[in-house]
Amino acid sequence: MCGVPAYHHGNLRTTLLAAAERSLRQHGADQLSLRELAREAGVSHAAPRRHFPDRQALLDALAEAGFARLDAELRAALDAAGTQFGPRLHAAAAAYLRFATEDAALLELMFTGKHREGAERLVAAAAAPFGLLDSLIRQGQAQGVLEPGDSPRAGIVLFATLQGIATLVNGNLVAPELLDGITETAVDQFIRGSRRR
Amino acid sequence: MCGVPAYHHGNLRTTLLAAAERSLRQHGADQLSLRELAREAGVSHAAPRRHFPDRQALLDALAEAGFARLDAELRAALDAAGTQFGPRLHAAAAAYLRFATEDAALLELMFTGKHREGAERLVAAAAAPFGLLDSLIRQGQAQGVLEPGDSPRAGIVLFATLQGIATLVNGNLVAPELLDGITETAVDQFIRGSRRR
DNA sequence: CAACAATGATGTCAACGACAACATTCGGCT
DNA sequence: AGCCGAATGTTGTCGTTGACATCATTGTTG
Repeated sequence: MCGVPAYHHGNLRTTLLAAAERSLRQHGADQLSLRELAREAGVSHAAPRRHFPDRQALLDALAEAGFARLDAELRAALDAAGTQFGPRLHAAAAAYLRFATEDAALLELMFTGKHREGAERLVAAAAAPFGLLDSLIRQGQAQGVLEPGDSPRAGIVLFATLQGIATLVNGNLVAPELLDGITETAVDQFIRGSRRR
Repeated sequence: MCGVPAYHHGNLRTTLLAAAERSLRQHGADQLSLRELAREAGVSHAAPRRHFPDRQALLDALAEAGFARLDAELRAALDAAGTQFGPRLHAAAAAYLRFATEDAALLELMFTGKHREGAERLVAAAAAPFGLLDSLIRQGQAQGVLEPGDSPRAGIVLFATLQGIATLVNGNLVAPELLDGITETAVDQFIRGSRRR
């Protein structure tokens, strides 16, 4: 544990990802520079290459980690929201929008679809949060709050709404103070529009 | 009209914008290179600088032109949709999503909010299409189809939904074949959820 | 302990955005 | 008509970046 030279960094990949996540949040994806990250980590400009063959690979890894974190945050929100469908849906929506507005650039990376890597890992990572939403909708149908039937389409519309709200707030087209109110309106409208008749 | 040297290009700014719009559509904003555009236009690498002080200025100009085009397309769709609120709303939504999915990168430029230029010109350009949506909603209220009252909030939610659908389709998270159906579902759900009770 | 894989360092290259200095053309004014 | 300044285009340069090739060090495994 001498803090001096250490040719091998130990866990450079993790360090780079953490620094990249921070830089992403502060300055956006465009400004993210592999060389800058290397400087911050105290390694040479080519060292990151061992862990991320090119810039896109780093961005893909960030997106993948983002999906994992999103999934965790959604699960935590749902766990804390009890068992009734309504409160659970509101909690999930609020948690999603908190994530989406606090990590706007990361969200863009996750959904802009400029990915590569055969989409394999990323699709798998994205499946987790999507499954969460889907099972939530099924629960609403099972509890008789939602019209049974076209679950996928309605669920997609709801998710699109949340995603769009995030885009609007992140783009300063909607004042952040309005975020919570609009989110509630959106969820209520969704429930009303899909309510069992 | 000799087609040879011509030190002055004549309307380089327009030429650059057109080339940029095409390149944007084909390769995305990240790949857009001022020098490449200059080569295509047959001018030196520094010539674009006279018209766009830096890269961001070009992107802002593209976004501004995008808002103008979006406004025109929405107006055209509305003009062709008759006078009833329902069909008009469906037509506007379809037109918006056609624009948003055919010019995904442009849409991102328009709404991502990385702008500069004091937002002055851009906000003005964006006001046109937004005003269109707002007056459409008012018409729905006037015709008794929508609950009067919180027009802004409901309108924002609807717009967010359309925006989100575009993001999902553009990110390959939703198959393009589903676009029309989902759009209809979204509009119908909005009308149902905001219907006068 | 000897290969070998994993990981990091150094050097190089082409492309790009930004900038400065200079050249040419256009337009208005006398 | 002719001059002069503004508008527009060119050439040259600089620093940064991503990508790549080559070499150095360390950790591991048979």
